[in-house]
Amino acid sequence: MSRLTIDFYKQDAVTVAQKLLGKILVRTWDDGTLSQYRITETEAYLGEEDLACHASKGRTKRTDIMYSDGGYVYVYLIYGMYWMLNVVTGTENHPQAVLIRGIDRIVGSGKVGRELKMDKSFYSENLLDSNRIWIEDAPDAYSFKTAPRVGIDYAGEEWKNKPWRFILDNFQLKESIHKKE
DNA sequence: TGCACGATCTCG
DNA sequence: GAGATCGTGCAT
Repeated sequence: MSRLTIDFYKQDAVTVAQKLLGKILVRTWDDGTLSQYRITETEAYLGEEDLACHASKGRTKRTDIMYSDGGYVYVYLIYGMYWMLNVVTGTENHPQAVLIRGIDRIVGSGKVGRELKMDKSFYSENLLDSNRIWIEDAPDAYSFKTAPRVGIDYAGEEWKNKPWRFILDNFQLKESIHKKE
């Protein structure tokens, strides 16, 4: 297998979010071992006009990496304890990113960051040449579901209803597994 | 300089 | 249903 190239990441976030389903996320560890995970769920955040995208606040120290060409890692700390893993997409000055919400049995963006031991040091990591995290090619997903993005009620009607959450088929949602009430 | 809140999860 | 826990953006 081979790494995804710059051309892949330069596509828009919605396209990349769909095409990342089924791709192989690789993480190496300090002891020399390596883990591979199939990407099962993603969400697209597209540009300054997308009120759910952090870049809607403009270019800041936090969102800076999203303004570069695709192929970089964008991580940020949420609720003071979870590092969220994102892949920067698109071209320079067009801030976009894809949030990795699920990998294999790990369902949930917070749990993905914990599993992969993400932290601040991964901010702006280059997926094209990093030796500790990258993504390898695999056939496009046979089929997937779409849904509204999670946890962005503040984004207003237009944006909060965009079907920009993508879920690989044959992977049950956590919500349906642990259904309560 | 301070404050409210968040692309979440876990436990009860 | 609430707490954990802290960086960020924006008000003061």
